[in-house]
Amino acid sequence: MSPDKKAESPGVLAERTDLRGVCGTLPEAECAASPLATSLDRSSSSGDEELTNLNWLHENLLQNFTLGGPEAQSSPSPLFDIEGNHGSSVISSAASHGGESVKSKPPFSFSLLIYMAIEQSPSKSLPVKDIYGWILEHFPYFSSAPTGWKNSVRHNLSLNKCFRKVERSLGKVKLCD
DNA sequence: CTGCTTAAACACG
DNA sequence: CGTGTTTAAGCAG
Repeated sequence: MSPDKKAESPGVLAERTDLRGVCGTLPEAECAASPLATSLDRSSSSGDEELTNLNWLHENLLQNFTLGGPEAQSSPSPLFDIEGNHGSSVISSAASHGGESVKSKPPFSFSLLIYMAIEQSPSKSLPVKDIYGWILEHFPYFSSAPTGWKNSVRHNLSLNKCFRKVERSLGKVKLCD
């Protein structure tokens, strides 16, 4: 019946363009999809490790909140100082900025939230449970989520192939390399 | 159109 | 029950 199944989407469904460079097909095998290879210094001598998949997205966004000012930092790994709270720095600043209480939804999207949590992790890998914790620990907004944010988080984890899941049994989420 | 959010169904351990 | 995956639909840019 209807072997002519072109696309489920009516009109123009041009296949999933996917993200602009998100490989994530196989854990191994580098995605050398870039024919130009550009001039990315893969040396990593300086420490700049992040530079892949959503990085562009996160890096840019994070940058906005990492150093709210044009002031540049020399630290290769600026990172915020979460942990402990009091120094939540940017995160709380951005989240609790303005004047509204610390109850508003964070300006970050779930994808970003997850990314930060993992990135902020000690070893760059957290179990999904910890991810919830990180978010919960930083955003009281979720402390009593209406129920659904959890699902949304999981959803993002699965959607984004950048969150490589490692470790069987207890899913430990790690970022793509 | 693209991306984010929510809600929910559904296989799995 | 929690995790993971997948649909689906609505909404903002």
